[in-house]
Amino acid sequence: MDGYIFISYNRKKFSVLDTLTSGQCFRWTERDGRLCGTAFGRYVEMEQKDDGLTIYGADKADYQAVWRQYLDLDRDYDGIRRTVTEIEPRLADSAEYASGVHILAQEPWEALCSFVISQNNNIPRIRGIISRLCLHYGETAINGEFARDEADGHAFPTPQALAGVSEETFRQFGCGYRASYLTEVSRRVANGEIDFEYIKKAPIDEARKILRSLKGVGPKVAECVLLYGFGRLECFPVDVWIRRALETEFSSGTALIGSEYAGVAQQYIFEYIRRYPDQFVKKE
DNA sequence: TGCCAGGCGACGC
DNA sequence: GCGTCGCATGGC
Repeated sequence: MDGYIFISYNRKKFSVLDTLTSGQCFRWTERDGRLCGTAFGRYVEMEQKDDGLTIYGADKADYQAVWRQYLDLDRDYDGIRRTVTEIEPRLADSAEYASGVHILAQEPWEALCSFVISQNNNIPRIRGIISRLCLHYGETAINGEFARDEADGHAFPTPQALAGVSEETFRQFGCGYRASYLTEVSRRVANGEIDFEYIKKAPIDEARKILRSLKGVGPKVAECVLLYGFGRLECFPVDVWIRRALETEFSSGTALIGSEYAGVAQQYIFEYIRRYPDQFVKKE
């Protein structure tokens, strides 16, 4: 792959590995110390060392236009951790454990589609389904020919591409009962009925309402789409893992929910409880 | 082998 | 409005 850009920084905390292998995205794989994958239709490989980050397959313009925002490198996560830990001191261990994780600024459509697939599903299987859909319906990515995995070399399929896929075909790709959700979601996004530009600017409850008007999008998926696809850091997705944490560690309630960076705190808790599930066992 | 997974819609009350 | 149930599939 020709060309790379090196971003020098002294952010000791940010971890490209922890961020791209966290539960918020499904298309990155670590190979030989590099994070390999495709976002915004571009295949790249990222490699982090002490003095900075190298992105193979990108130049300076790509970095400014795409990767800087995608990795959310301009935000003060140290400050956010101070804020959320002050609101909720019991967050300290999680925030420390996952301090390398940023909230990705993913494409809204990819986030919507991915989290519709994610419901009542496990991460390895979600990755498999998304991989197959990308391979069959995604355009070849920029630098896609260099991808080590064939599906990685494809962009996420457009709404228009998936709007042409039948429910039966979605089932054949392993989507299960989510197949009918995907046909509706694809159709309503492709025909412009669901307008991401409008959602982007809408008040948060209006945005929630629009997303939840889609069959297959409930409270949890809507929060994920808003958090990971629209940068609404106050959104707080509650899945079975977070539910577990709320019933144990935070059983007396937490002021995090509804606060400005609740979604970031949620991500810290999610990573921590999945690593140390035994620390979140309900006591009788 | 069952249990479970980044939940949701339908239904009954 | 709230609790329950069925749901497709495969990772573990």
